[in-house]
Amino acid sequence: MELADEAGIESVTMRELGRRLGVKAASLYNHIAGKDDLLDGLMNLALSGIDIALDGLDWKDAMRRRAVSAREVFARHPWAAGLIDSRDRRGRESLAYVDRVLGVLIRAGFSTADAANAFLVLDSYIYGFERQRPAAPEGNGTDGTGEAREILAAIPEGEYPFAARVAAEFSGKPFDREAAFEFGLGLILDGLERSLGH
Amino acid sequence: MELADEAGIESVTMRELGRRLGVKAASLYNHIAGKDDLLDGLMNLALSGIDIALDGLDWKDAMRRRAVSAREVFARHPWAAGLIDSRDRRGRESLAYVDRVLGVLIRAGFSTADAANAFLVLDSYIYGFERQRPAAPEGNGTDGTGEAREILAAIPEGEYPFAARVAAEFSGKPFDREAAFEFGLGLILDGLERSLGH
DNA sequence: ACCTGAACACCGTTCAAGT
DNA sequence: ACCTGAACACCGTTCAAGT
Repeated sequence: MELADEAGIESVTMRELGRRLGVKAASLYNHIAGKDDLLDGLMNLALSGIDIALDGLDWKDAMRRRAVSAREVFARHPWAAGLIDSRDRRGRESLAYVDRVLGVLIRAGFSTADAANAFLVLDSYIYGFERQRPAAPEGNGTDGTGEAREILAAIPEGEYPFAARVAAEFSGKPFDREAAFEFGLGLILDGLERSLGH
Repeated sequence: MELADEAGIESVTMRELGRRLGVKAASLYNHIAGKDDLLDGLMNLALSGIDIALDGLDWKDAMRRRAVSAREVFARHPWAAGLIDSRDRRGRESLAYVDRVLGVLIRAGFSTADAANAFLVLDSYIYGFERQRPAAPEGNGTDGTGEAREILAAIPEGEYPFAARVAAEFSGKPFDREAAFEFGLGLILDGLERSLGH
């Protein structure tokens, strides 16, 4: 996890990990089954950081807390979203996660099928939002103005007027990703609430 | 693109592509700058398959058509969603795409900033939904009942009751992914419409 | 019980040498 | 103008041999 956080998930190789641990890559096979096992462990570690102690909360608050908690995990571990939704979700950690979320929704009055739907829609958005990040070359934690300026500079004079307008706007004023996330999350939660009453 | 569709994006290597073309990997460098260039081309090819001839349509219909068109591309090219949102979006094809979408939203009355927000929220969902696919080992195009049965079988007796309930439900009855997609898309579009009137 | 060296079958990329 | 062979610095994984 340290290696992934510091050097990026693409640097998590058996050989590099061995180097960090002062050991040859082949030695790792005494402790894990292979690279897949390693990535599964990494996924579970990230997943366990998402708050699913949601009891006693209104279902909307519970889903909101889960989403915010996921975003905190993504902030610490930028590789987490990609890993979580590219891998099998049949481990115990994944099942526990799925069970808690479905439990909240079903107890709130969603039918089994509707709860599955709501879960899929919510997670599509939560994980999808993270990956919509425009692979910032300056690293994360920026306010996006530098990137907006780059894009603006890359647009040929007079072409793509709407893209240029948006790039110009956010060259001057920072883009608030968290506000955008919560705006979209609110739309979905409100819609789900309306669908709950049929 | 043929190679990616038939053998998966992970099989798209310079060496394998050379093999298919009856040529050594090194020869490819006479035609493209490198693997990055190859993947950019692949992304643009996929992107150009998404319908953005949206003129004359109501903004909601336009966004719906775009979403449906994207899903058709994903059905043909399962690697497309992952490639598109993992790569730089500064090429001409990407800019054209972004410009058309923003144009529809801005002309519909969204402010520059609100249009950027709406775009991000929509694409997070559209691309995110695709990647939420539970890497089906049986290949795609299944109705999910086989997978639901596998998950059900993997759940220890008496544990994860809600997950078990959902898995049981969809062991018998197919899960309609497209319906779920459109349900979520509708929630977001309705929410955006409401936000348009403030 | 754990580590190592060596090997195998892979990667992307460069570059001098060929036609 | 294009292709090739050979090389370099990488991958994941296996396995006999060491301690």
